[in-house]
Amino acid sequence: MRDLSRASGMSLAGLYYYFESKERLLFLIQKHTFTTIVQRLKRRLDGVIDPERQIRIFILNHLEYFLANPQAMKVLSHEANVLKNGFAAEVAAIKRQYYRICVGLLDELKNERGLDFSTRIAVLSLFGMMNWIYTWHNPRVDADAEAIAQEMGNIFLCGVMSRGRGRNGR
Amino acid sequence: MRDLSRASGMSLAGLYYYFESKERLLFLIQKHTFTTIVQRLKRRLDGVIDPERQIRIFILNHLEYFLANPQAMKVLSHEANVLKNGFAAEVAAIKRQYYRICVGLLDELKNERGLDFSTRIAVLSLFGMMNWIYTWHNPRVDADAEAIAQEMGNIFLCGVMSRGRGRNGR
DNA sequence: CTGTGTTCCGAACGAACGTTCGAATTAGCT
DNA sequence: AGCTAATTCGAACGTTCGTTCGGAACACAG
Repeated sequence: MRDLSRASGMSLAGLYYYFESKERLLFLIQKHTFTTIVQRLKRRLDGVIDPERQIRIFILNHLEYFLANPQAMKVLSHEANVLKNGFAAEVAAIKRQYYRICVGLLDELKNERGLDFSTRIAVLSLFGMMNWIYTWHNPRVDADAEAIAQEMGNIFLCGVMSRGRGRNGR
Repeated sequence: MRDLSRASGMSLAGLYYYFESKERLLFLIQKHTFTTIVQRLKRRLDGVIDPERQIRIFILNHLEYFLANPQAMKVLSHEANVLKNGFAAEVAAIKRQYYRICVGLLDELKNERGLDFSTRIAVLSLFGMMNWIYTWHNPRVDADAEAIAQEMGNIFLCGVMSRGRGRNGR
């Protein structure tokens, strides 16, 4: 809170005039962030029908937000499960919604192309690939969100689409 | 430190008889963990020549350790970059060695099969998939390390091996 | 037993933390 | 101008944290 006070130019006590507690402030930040990501995703998915394209949009949307707000995402990843009771439940609901969207897209892809893999593990692997980026991305060395989304999309989608029903690569 | 004191049954002051500071204790834990993982990996890779099999061993080795020590890996992931100066450098060196091994395996695979993708992004994506597991794995719901390594290995390897030089899935 | 070195701990220190309170300042209205 | 409500802050509160210190308790040599 003292850091926020210094960075915002408002006194420590002043912060408490606007936010009743540190926990509620973190809650508001988390809620705003995840709501924004889901909103943008829905807008971008609107009208797209090909599941593969939809998943590529999902990845791009996710990475663009992460790389546009790196410090924020670092905090959110770091402070993911410290909220208690009501706060935790409300944020978990939004995250769950986001997770379900991704599961839906992958299930569509599975049905459309007769693929065979664990949706749960595929989705959580994808989240891992994307979320881990906050630990390594260096804007002076690494490509931008679009290029990385392309590359990760290639690895993930080709990986998942090689898993047809019946004999497969191992 | 008070939590560790309670959990270990030794007094708070007693802990400081064995560990000069909290930071050095964390350093020892990190060093021990990463050294162990690298050691086991090297032993398991010994004699294996097929790059694909080597990468599958890499994944299995990583996930087995993560799922066998979930709380420890949670702490290590969470507290990854809090060490200062000398401590940070020594741990970073071990991590770098581990990272380089993975890069080496992927480059072998690339050469052997004439593939075309960014090794850096592939490796970091793989680490993301594997490391993120500490946020979601539930032993009462999810499969064991071997099954998950199989599944992640399928996604990652098929994904990476579909990226031959020339035309490709997008 | 005495002496010596190792192992352990109760009690405290100073710093940092989240939070509160009363008062000072400002803004808007009549 | 004067009054009210909204805004801001310095200074402190109680707690928790990492760490230290002096001395117990113990082990074992002579």
